Amino acid sequence: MTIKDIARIAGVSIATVSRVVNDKPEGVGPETRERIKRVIIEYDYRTNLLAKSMITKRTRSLGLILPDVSNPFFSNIAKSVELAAMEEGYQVFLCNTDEDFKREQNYIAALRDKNVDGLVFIPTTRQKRDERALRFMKPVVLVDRLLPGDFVGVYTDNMQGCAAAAEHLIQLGHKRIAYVGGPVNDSNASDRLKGFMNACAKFELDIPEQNIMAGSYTINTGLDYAKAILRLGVTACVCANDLIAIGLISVLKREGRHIPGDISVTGFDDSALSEINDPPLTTVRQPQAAMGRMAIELLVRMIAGERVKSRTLQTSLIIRESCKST
Amino acid sequence: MTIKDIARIAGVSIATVSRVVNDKPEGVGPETRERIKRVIIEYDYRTNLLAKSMITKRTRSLGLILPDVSNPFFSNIAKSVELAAMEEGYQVFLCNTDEDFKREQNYIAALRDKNVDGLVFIPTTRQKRDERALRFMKPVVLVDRLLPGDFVGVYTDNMQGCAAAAEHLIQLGHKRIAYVGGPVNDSNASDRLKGFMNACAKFELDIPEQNIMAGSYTINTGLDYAKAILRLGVTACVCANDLIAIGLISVLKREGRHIPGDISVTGFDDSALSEINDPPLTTVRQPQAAMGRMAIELLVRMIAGERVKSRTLQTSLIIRESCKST
DNA sequence: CTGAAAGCGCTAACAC
DNA sequence: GTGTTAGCGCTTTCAG
Repeated sequence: MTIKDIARIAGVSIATVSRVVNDKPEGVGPETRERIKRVIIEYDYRTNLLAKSMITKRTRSLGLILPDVSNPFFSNIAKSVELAAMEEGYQVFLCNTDEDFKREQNYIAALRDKNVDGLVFIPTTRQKRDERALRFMKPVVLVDRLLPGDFVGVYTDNMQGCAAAAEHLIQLGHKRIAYVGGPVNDSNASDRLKGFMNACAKFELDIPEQNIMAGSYTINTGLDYAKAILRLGVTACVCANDLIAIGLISVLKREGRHIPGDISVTGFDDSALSEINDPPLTTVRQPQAAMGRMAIELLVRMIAGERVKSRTLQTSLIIRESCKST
Repeated sequence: MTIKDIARIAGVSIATVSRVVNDKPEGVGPETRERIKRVIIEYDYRTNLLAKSMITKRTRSLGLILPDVSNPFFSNIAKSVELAAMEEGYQVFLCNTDEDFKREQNYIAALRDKNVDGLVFIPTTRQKRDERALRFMKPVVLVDRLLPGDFVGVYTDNMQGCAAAAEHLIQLGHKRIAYVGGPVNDSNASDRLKGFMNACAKFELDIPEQNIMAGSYTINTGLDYAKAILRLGVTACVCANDLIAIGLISVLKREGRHIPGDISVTGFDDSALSEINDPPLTTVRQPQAAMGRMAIELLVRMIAGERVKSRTLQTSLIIRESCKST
């Protein structure tokens, strides 16, 4: 069933069929319109989007590039991106980079070839990047992670978030606090560390250098640094995300420590895990659903030709049961 | 840059350019081929996939419909589906149904309109279904959940898996065992229940009816039934998935019970959560990555016109620390 | 070995 | 209000 068939059956020209298919208000008499509509329904005609896109230069497809959908933080974003996109009439291509720059570049090229109308992009963290591949890309909205250059993005206030966690601990009376952070070359990691240090400085707390650790945003990082935390003899630890906190806590418990009795721990993200954890994790909430929705909102407006500015969403401290006063 | 431009610049016809772009071995002299290749690279020509697809009737796009990417079980599948698809040269459209039949039907239509070459489909669980929407769909591979009719799918042996969990508990000496299951109209849920009952029957264990509970595959179900489990006074509980087990355990612990000291609990899935849990969860592992990979393997073969048969993958009992002998 | 030309299904001027 | 027509960029016969 093509537009031609419908035209023939309805006894009109393809132009007229096109007009009613695309709901153009003028150019078709109400009677003809009804007749064509009936034929379309009867023969279950669906317009060929490939042909249409070829002319309109728009596909109503978007790309979503992220490190790993099986990471709960990103999967929450993915879910809301997809939902918001659907509500705007877009379908989204999912691309997992696995933090591999090469794969990321391949995806950018592949999405360009697919003629996507825009891209929601959570780049891999990497020292030396090269944004040339994005040059020919349609509108791009970054999420969560910065990129050098003037990109539009949706970020959260990492510094303030981590500062809030640290202040919470300090106000609970903690003086010896450790920090387990993310990758050294990740802007979010350094913002969070900065937030932590700022809060400590504000309360004139001196944090020895060896209390600051850098790893990756994984459970393993938490596992790995647990022994070091124990050796340090701190009473509290700020973690750069929930995964790290959860890994850390699990080893601490196994070593006979009580959380928060012996050591208080904070996370970051407020992923599904933090509520389930034992004890439920006090953490800094990033509004993941809002981030995804906002990314699509900005992207859709960019596609429409509007100029938009980046957004920084606020974090909020979620107090559960992993911290207590000294 | 179109094929026309390249042809003009290289001083050949578009047919010849097409031949080298598509690596057709014959029909172009080695010299001409080289010259054209150079022009293609110099001008960074990329063929327009829309135009190409229009003729070839293939888009190298696939659909992936699932209930919820933010559920770790599905996100693991999504990740491996996407990876395997990429390796085969396909991009995949992500669609979350949220267990909503209406949305699912809309997605099927949308994907058809997008001319996807195939679909990986995890249907919503629902009493009355209507598979008409799939009639015009290209090859479909079901994953995890059955559908009436002769569909190709990748499943796991739910019955055997749950039986293994029950047997494990029985061999540990448990006699009073409860079961918290999934939705009543879900075939996996009923298979798991069947496996549980079979194992009990095999060891001539009589399970009173009130020990069998049905809910959904969520943490809340675990939370909700915890009190009932306590009232029952059982020494062990088999849960239809990890989420249920985790919810259950969290309430049990809060009520002062020791796991596995007072009550042993098993899960199902072996999602990332089960390892993190306190105590680490003894669970039935579903090979999620293998399921995704297999789905794409079957789908790609179907697209190539091959006839393929459904697969049932084996589960395996992962013994951790949530069960102990009476 | 290479080119001309038809046509995929549709939109968008432009006629009438 | 409706039809004709020229493409969109490409693959694919079919000639030469």
